[in-house]
Amino acid sequence: MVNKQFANAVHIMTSLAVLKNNKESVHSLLNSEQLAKSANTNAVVVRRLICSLTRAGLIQTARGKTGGVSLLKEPHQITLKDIYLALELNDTISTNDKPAHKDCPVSCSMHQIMTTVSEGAEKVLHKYLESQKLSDLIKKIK
Amino acid sequence: MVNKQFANAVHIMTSLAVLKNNKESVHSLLNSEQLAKSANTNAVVVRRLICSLTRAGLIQTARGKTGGVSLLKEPHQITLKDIYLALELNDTISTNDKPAHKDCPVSCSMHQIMTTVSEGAEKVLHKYLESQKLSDLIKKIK
DNA sequence: GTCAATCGTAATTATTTCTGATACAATTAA
DNA sequence: TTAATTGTATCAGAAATAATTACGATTGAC
Repeated sequence: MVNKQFANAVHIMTSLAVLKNNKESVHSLLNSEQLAKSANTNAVVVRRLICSLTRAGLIQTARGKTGGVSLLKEPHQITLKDIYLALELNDTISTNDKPAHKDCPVSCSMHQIMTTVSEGAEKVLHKYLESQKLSDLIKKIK
Repeated sequence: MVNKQFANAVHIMTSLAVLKNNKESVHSLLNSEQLAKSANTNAVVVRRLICSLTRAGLIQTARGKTGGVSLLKEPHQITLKDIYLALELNDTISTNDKPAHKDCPVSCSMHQIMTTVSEGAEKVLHKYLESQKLSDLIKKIK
């Protein structure tokens, strides 16, 4: 995977989970600027990810002054699969979508073969990500 | 994964496997032009993949006139993991390699956390690909 | 009611990665 | 000697991603 979307999304969710678990914290929200600083990226990049995570029902946002983001569930109720699916990324193994040569049996069967392989890979990846809870990740902080 | 390298490499290997299994075939070699036609791509793209597959010991090439490519092993001895590793692609889940903010615990721990996640994902992906033999794939042709 | 800070989103540019294409030296069978 | 092939280099083009700027809509604080 070339893109860093998943890494940044996990970073955001981890930050929110740490905040939620910290009983001493006065503020229960983080804004996109703070999250961007932590992940060393741009606030708009963060907000785009926030939109996806909101649509997936993992977080909620408050607009206006004193606005920001917070988790909707407890960290032990959220897995990396939830985050991964929220981003609606392309499959990790892609098929070749070019037209096949009709006089070549391999060419004609290849798309179906690779689709099956891709789906199988996606399935085991999801299963693995589902085993990784956000509550486990934040135990590794500091 | 955005790129089509893996799909094209599987296509090449499948073509070679079919040829090897076809006892009636006069020629035991395919050249980059024929493979490119079948995969609907460029001959140089094919040759680049061929180089990787050769380095990995999966195929052998013959240069000069009447040159071409052939499998070095039997189709049941080759798995998709062999092909995947031959290409030396980036991990499917990438870490964020930007410098961390030293005053942010999440930022400081994130790279290690994502590295662990990435390695775990790679492990299950390899295991899955290892279960897919080239001999199984060619049964689905035509 | 006004102001300031925030999200949500569009638009644009820059960066990176991959693909396609041309070219050519080295190789090798005919 | 010739013709066809691999192995590479190089460059242009395409596609995806990231970064940036901008601005309307929203909303708490004053």
